[in-house]
Amino acid sequence: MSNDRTYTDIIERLRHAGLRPTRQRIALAGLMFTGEDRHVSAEILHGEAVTAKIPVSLATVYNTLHQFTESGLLREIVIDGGRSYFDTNVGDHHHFYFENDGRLEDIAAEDIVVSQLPQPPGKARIARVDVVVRVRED
Amino acid sequence: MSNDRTYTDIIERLRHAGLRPTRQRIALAGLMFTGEDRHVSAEILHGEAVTAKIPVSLATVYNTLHQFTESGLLREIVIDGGRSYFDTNVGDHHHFYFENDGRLEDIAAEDIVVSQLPQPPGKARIARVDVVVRVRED
DNA sequence: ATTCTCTTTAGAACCTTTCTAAACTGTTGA
DNA sequence: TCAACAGTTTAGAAAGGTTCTAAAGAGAAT
Repeated sequence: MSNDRTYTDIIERLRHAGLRPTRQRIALAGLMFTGEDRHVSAEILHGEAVTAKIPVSLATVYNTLHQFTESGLLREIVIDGGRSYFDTNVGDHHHFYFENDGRLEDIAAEDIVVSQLPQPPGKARIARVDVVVRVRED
Repeated sequence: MSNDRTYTDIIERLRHAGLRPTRQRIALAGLMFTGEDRHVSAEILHGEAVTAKIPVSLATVYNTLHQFTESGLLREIVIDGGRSYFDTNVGDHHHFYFENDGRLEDIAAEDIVVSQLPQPPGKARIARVDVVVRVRED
């Protein structure tokens, strides 16, 4: 069945990232990598795990999110307030930020053209260019 | 003397923003609006006030930073971690973010050209476009 | 001066994130 | 298959930044 497929895929993906496929990592990956790109916070993911009857501690959720980020499986986004979001889309893209409700939405890389960039000061190298389009729905 | 000038200017500026020119607001404005554009955190500003022998509570520093932001005297920036920065440059511009030390540096609006933007979803209106150029100095 | 409203303040509370040390579990090799 | 080791998870405490509270203080207007 198709569940075997995803399950095996996830394990393979974790192994490939140099992470032991533990019960918790597999479950959390299963919740996040659903096909649709998502923006999850630690609290949201932990809540989903609890709802799905997967007992995982909040500390493990944080550990996992950071390890996934270091391995390139996730990308951390901090836009506002004291909350971090983790984006399952690690490709080149940007974001709409809805100031009303704090929601994020992806913008495909090709939908924004940054046609000129300044020289980084000193011997600094550009690691990434993040564009956040802040919108309001008043 | 020139101090009278700046002092009067600051009071005028606060009045114009609809804020009572209290001892604390005047002092904090004096520390921030020095001519050079700055990126200050609440903690840094509080530290500078203490050093300058201006007794201000941390709560007042937070209140003031937020009131100034609402009045358009400052602009809040959240890039990383749990710390907010407040930019005395409220004009149209962008930022370099030095991942090594967390420092911010302004990029003039005309040094970055965003020549194409997507349509905001629904009836949302674009409030601002923030570009953060993340650089590393390894 | 008096009064009124806005402002400041210390300290507690809050919230997200990190730390700690002990228990647990994949993995490897015999 | 099983022992042994290193990596992982966990509860709870701690940390770090920000906000709240309620009481005292200070501009502004009369």
